[in-house]
Amino acid sequence: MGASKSDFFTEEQNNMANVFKALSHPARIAIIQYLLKVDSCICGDIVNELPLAQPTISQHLKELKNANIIKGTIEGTAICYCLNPETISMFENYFGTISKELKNKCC
Amino acid sequence: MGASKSDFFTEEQNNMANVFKALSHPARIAIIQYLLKVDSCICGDIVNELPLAQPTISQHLKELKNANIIKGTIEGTAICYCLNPETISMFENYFGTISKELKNKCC
DNA sequence: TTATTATATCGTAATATTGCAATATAACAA
DNA sequence: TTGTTATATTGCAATATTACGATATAATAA
Repeated sequence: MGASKSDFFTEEQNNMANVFKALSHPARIAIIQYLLKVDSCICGDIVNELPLAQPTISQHLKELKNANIIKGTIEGTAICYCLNPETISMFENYFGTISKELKNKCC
Repeated sequence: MGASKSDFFTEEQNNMANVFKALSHPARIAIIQYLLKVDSCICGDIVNELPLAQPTISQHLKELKNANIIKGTIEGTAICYCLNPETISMFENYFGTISKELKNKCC
């Protein structure tokens, strides 16, 4: 058989895996870096910035949005995307908590 | 065509995407949680803990090890695995840095 | 030596992801 | 209305991941 036995794992484990999956592609990391670089929010400038076609960028943005890593605000014809500070904080907390629990527990 | 145009992205972008890819499966999240739960280090107990066959667990451990998320120490016949605090700290820093840069930049 | 225990690798089927051309949708302008 | 601009969706080919049986490897014990 193959791929994914997510029924056997907890909802939390599946959720965390899905959020990390949204970060597991260089194009999506590049989109995050670009959203950080430009002070204000962006829409289809990303298409001009990255070496990928418009439908591909749109798909990557959708995955980042589904994972709550970015937010999209409608501005006339365009959609203004930006990073979601809450999700970034969630990640920081996740690893901060693990870090604290980890003291003196490594072999 | 399909899948992955990693040549067009920076080494850093590809590296970060690869490390997150190692976290993008519920079994690997479960392994991390288990390594956190048991105070001392573990080896093939993970096979008894998770609903996956031994070769599958071995493969997941390999991916976590390649991403430097866990370390393996040979102990006789067994191999003792544990989380790598340095990589966990790296993650904490990564999101901490983004968090700081993010102030007042969201739409 | 052979047997046992623990883990890794190979091969392959099932499934998921990626990228894009073509097309659709939505908001606005003329 | 038609045209333009911006973004999303569909369909599909190329590729990557996942899971596991079978098998290999490595360390130790008898």
